[in-house]
Amino acid sequence: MDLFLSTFENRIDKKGRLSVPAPFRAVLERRRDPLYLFKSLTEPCLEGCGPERIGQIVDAIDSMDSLSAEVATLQTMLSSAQEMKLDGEGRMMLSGDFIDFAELDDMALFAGIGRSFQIWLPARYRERETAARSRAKTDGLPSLRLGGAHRPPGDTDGRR
Amino acid sequence: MDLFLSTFENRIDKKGRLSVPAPFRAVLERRRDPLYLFKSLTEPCLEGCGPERIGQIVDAIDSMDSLSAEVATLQTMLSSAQEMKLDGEGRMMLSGDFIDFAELDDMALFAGIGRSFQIWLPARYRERETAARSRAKTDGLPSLRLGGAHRPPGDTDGRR
DNA sequence: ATATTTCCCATGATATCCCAAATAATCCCA
DNA sequence: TGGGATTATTTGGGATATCATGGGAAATAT
Repeated sequence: MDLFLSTFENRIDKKGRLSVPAPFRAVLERRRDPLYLFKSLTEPCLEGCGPERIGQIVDAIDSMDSLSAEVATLQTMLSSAQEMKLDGEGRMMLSGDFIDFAELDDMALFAGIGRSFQIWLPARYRERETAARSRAKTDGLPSLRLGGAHRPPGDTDGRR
Repeated sequence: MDLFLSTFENRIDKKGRLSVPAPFRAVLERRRDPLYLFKSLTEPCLEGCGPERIGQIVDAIDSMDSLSAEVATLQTMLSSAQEMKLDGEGRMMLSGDFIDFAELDDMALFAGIGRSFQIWLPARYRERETAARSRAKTDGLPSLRLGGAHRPPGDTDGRR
């Protein structure tokens, strides 16, 4: 199972090009998948994924009441989605729309989250990360029901 | 069942390389597992584990409400996670981010905790250890319930 | 024609590979 | 049981490859 993990910070050059981190490219290339980007529904960032994820969204829409508000929401994801073509060095060109939406300037932070990744303004991502970490400290870790005897890593026991 | 046990202290050379203790490597190799490291959510240390734990987090995210704070927390874990590639001698390269987070300088202490292990600044780890031990003396032991038929040898008393 | 995008090659930084030295653990025989 | 020899492990450094980035030229579109 190859996943998008870790974070990378790359420069957006003055031509508007941005290198996709080599490890992310490797995941896509191994599957011979093109890369899709779309605007996040919930946060000021871009989402990146392969075609199977897009397919899941399409399928979800098909199985829902086509008049519902949720469908309309999911459809905006699809309508903002773009298949990105990479140059020989693995760079993509971000549209002005994408740059504006994520409020990017000259640096972009890629954050891998498993089956997909996000692209953030670095400063904004770090804010969010510190927030999540302090929340984890006070509220404790999410209780993942990890199968069997397994426990979430880092769960050194909340009782004290 | 082979586990990560015991502690080891290794040097971080000036290139940022760090040998994974041979016994830990043996555990992973026996399972043909790659090694993943990520920043602990609750403590200033790094966590090391195999892919099954990463997979559990990914699956948990997919099954949760993507707007919840818990998902954000789990995403933070994945975004800090890295698959570590080891060189021929069993060393990994620690990113600057990892080194900063755990406040490591030239030595790293590996502490095996069963299914995973942690990497600490040695001085800080020892602090924690003595603190934990003295807490055990004053507050008493946490209730250990060892699963199934197993019982700790000599555990015949009625401490509760 | 002018702006934008795509292709191609160059460069510096950094990670990876490969071999060798130093250190620590283990073995084996007296 | 001791202690030297042998092997495993960690550490170091140079050579090589990979990657992000920059810029010019060719191609495409406006």
